[in-house]
Amino acid sequence: MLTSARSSQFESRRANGVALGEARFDQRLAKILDHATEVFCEKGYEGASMRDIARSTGMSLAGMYHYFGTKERLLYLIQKLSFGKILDRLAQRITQAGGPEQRIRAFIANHLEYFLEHQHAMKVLSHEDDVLTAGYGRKVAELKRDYYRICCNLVEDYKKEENLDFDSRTAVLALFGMMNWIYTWYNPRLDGDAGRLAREMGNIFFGGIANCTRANGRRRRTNLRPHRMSSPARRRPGDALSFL
Amino acid sequence: MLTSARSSQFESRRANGVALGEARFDQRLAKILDHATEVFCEKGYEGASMRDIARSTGMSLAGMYHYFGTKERLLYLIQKLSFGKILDRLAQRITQAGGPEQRIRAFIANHLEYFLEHQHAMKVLSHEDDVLTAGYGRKVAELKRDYYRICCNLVEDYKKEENLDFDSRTAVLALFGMMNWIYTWYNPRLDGDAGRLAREMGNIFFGGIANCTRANGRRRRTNLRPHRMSSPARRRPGDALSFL
DNA sequence: TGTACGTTCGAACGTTCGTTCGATTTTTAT
DNA sequence: ATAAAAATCGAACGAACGTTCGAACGTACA
Repeated sequence: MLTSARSSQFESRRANGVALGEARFDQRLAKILDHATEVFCEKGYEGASMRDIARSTGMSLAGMYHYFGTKERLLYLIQKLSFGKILDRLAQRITQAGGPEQRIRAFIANHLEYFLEHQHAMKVLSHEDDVLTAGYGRKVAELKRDYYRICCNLVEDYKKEENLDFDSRTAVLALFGMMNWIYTWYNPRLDGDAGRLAREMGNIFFGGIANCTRANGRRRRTNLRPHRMSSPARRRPGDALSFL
Repeated sequence: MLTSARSSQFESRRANGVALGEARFDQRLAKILDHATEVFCEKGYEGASMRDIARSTGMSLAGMYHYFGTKERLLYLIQKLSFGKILDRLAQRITQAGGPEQRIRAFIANHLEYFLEHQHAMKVLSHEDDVLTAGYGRKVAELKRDYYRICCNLVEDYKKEENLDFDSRTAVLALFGMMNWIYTWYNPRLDGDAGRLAREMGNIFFGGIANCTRANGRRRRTNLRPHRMSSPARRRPGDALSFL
């Protein structure tokens, strides 16, 4: 069972093998991964058959299996590779950003850029979140937790610097929701590019957490409640210190 | 083909039939829908087999088919019923809310309450969004578009009243992202109840769009570098009480 | 040229899938 | 009580599933 499928670049490196054969193997595997990503994206993991993928790649069914072994491992390789690339790009990008706010904005921009550049892969990553079992599932879950932690730490830094007080968990998860849900609605004609969306979502995020000072708790925004006749100060139930 | 599966309450009403038989039919169908919802939630639509659902209901495979006809129609009935209930509850709730902001907050609260009360159904609704084909898919898509439009209109009202200027589409879709992504992370122990999440997400949403005045465009938030430690930290219970 | 190995594929394996059929049992109406 | 209708189920259908096998092919190095 599974006589081949070495998948050198992703799992283990052959003892002292000639790099030429390896490169070719990796290249072909990458091509299969691309086609499989598209098929998984369109039909879902369970809904896609290995024959669909074989047809898409132009290879034979059995020929493909030489490269990855099982369907589940195929999905694992796609998810691991995609997430790896995101994390790599993030590492580059985040170091060259200025303060805490800029680092969070860099995180958002990186996420959305990669998301829109690799929509198929990211839909597979988001949508087929819980199909991997046992070892594979655990490895991908670790990557995701790391990614979440990075964002949480950035937010914690920002909180300290700005002296804000809010629940990081809810804020970060809300941010991830905004960003990841995009695959259900993005339309380049209506929604612009990743930069614009990153700016908008960043604005919502920073605006949303801006009014929670450490000492005061959340406050009503102070600005321009238009001229409307002075109704009695509307306090929001449960919210401290809401005025005008 | 499909000799039975009348599904009276959902599709059409029998000519003058005695309501007794109908009630029983609907009741049994509802029970099947419940079990199917749970199985679809756990294994996904394509990953779940009709035999899984039969086992869950305790009925025989063929006996079940009497009630819904096909697997696809089973999913359709689940989605239509769930969405119908959300819309009904929303209609009640939204009328008894005060101004535009309160109506949007009511929308958010209604969504999250229903979401957390019926997590399985809502995951199926969110996750199996594009598996229905042709007629079924169109009908559910219409419901979703209506729902989206309602929210958009509420936001437009709010924009006018507050004299704000921002892109409703992006804001509303970001809001839906925050709310719908919840099924991937919600943990009642860490995240509190629907009311708290609705308050938090509402705050993020309103804070996020608050600084866009019609005349000025977005501007950097002007406010309040906090007067720190003017008073001992006053934290509302349930608000900002979990870390990372 | 020989040989060892990586690669490819047609064909098939056993299993599970959604669905249907015919018969039987249960409920309803007369 | 009896006929009609609804509900239920065991068994099976053909199709599609993921995977494997063994033979053929290509290529690299002795």
